[in-house]
Amino acid sequence: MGRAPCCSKVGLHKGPWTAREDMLLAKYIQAHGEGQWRSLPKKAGLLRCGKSCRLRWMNYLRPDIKRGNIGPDEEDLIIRLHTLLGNRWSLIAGRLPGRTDNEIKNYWNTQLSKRIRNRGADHNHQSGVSEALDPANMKDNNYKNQENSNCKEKIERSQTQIHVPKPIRLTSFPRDFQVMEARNSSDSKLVSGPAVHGGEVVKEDLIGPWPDLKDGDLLDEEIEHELRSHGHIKDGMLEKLYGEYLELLNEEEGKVQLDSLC
DNA sequence: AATTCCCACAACCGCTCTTAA
DNA sequence: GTTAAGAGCGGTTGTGGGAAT
Repeated sequence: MGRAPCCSKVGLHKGPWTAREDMLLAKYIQAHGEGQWRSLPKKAGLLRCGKSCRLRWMNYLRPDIKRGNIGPDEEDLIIRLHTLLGNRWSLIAGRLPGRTDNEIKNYWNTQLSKRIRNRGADHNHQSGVSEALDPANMKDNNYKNQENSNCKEKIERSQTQIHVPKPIRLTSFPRDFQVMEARNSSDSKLVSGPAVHGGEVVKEDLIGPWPDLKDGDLLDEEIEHELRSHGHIKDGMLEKLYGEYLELLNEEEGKVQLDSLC
């Protein structure tokens, strides 16, 4: 049967957004709120696809977006979460308020992946985070001008704050592993955070891991088994990574000392 | 000064998932 | 149960700007 295109492509603008288009979109959303993306362009007087409008708003115009360089603390968290979650950019972005999945994805593809690749393909991933923070590996832009990037100093400065994830659609975490049934059970806890909108920081920035969960509930046994059976998780790897993550989350005042990881 | 190359990032595309009729 | 619209995600591409030659 085939799906109808999300919108008629005829006569629609493509490519970079103009200031006027930005203004029209922002004005409309301020007045009417987000959503109804398909009909939004017409109502807002834009010659754009609804998807394009949504993307522009989500990745660029939204007022809560934090722009600027990704700091060492954020970078550290990205690396850790990527090790744990893979390319689930929206999940990773959910833990970094003000950052978008697109931004994190770009940052990963342009900087972090290169740095990690340079470490050597056969390196054991279990020590990936600390290695990625190794000054010897910090040769590109963010670190070019940093004097003596001692790992401990860097981490002490960073004092990583962990934030509750933005509410997200339940996506198929196990999709790659054909464990779809997991999603149909009561495991909304698997990837979704509590119903907090817009990545707002709750409780003075100090949030436990997926409230209402017990430690270790992040992956349920079935999924974890699948991951292990496909060789995506080696013995002790997940425990170690998740332990590190819990350690981050459990530090008082949302700040952590990571020097033990160096 | 002109040209080429490289990189970062914005935007697009195709797909999946959810939801409502 | 089926279908289609709406929404979201992740991979990929296009483009502009700066660096190098």
